[in-house]
Amino acid sequence: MRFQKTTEYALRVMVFLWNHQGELYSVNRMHKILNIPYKYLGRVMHTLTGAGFLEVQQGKMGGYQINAQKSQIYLYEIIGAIEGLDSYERCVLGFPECSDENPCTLHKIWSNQQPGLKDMVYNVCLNDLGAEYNLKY
Amino acid sequence: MRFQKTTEYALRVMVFLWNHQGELYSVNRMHKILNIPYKYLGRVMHTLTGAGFLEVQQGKMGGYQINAQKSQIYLYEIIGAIEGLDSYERCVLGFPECSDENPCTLHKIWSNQQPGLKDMVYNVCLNDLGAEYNLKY
DNA sequence: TTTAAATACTACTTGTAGGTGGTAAATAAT
DNA sequence: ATTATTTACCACCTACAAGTAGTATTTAAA
Ligand code: SF4
Ligand code: SF4
Repeated sequence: MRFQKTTEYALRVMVFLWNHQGELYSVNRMHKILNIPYKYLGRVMHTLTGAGFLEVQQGKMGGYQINAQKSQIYLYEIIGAIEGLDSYERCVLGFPECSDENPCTLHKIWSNQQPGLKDMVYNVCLNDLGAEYNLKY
Repeated sequence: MRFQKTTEYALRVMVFLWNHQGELYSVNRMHKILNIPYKYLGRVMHTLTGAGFLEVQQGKMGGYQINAQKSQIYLYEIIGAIEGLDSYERCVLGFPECSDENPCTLHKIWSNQQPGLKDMVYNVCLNDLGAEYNLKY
C-alpha cells in the first residue's frame, strides 16, 4: 500500500521544474538538488519527456524544462505516465472478474477509501502541490 | 498503490476460516475453494499459524482452524503479519527524515487520505468483513 | 503395522521495480 | 575543429514478491 518510489521521483522533479519555469535544468544539477540517483533520474526524465510534459535541449548547456504549452499538469497525468492508473480506475487489487455482487474480501473497506484517493489523484495539479511547502528539494 | 497480493490471500483465507469455525480445513481443500495456488497457500498458512491466528493439526485428516482463543482479529494484525504496517504507521513513502516541516511532494495529498486508510486497517475486524457478503470463496 | 493424507521445511524459478554502467549522438563554448 | 557537457539508448545487476517443486515428518485410518 504505497506509491511507487519512481512516482515520487517523478512528482518531485515535476514540482521542481514547475516552480522553476523558464530555466533549463540538467539531470546532473537536478539529481543533487532532489536527491535522486543520477542515472535513474535520467531514465525518468526520458519517460516524462516522452509523455509530453517537458521540453528538452540536448547537448552542452542543455537540459529540461516544463513544456510551455502546459498550463496545468494533474497528478493523474504523471502517475499514469509512470505506474499507470489501474489502482485508481479499477481498485487496489484489480481482479477483472469482480463487482459489487462478486467482491473480494477487501471490497468493502476499499470501496470506502477509493473515492478519496481517486479524487486526490484526479483533481490535484502541480500548482496545488508546490504552493504550500518551502521544499528543500 | 495496492495491497500485496499475498495480503489479499491471507485475508481471504482468514475470512473463510472465521466463517467456518469449529471445522478443520486442509490446504488442499481450501486452495480450490479460495482459488489460491496450493503450495503458495501452504506457505501463507504457515506464516499465519506462526503469527498465532490459527490452530493446526498435523497428519492425516489434519488442517487449520481459527485459534479458539481469538475472539476478534483485526485487519492490522493480519496485514502486519504479512506485509508489515509501515505504510499505515508512517506513510506511503516512509522517508525516515520527513515531517510536516520537511515534507516530500506527496505529503499534502497523502496526509488527507492517511487517516481514513489507517482507520480502516486498525478498526475493522474479520467480523466486519465477512458479514456483508455472500462470498463465493 | 502399513498406508494415505496432511503439515513443515528447503530450495529453486520467475517477473518486475529500482538502480548501475557504458557508449553514441547532439550541441554550445572554446 | 576540438572539447566538454549534455541527452539518448542499451545492457546489465540487485532485491524482493510471487509462484513452483520436492521431500521429510506427523498422524489417523485401514
Ligand atoms: S472486489 Fe472490490 S476490492 Fe476486490 S478487486 Fe474487485 S473492486 Fe477491488
Ligand atoms: S513527507 Fe509526508 S508523504 Fe512524504 S514520506 Fe514523509 S510523511 Fe510521507
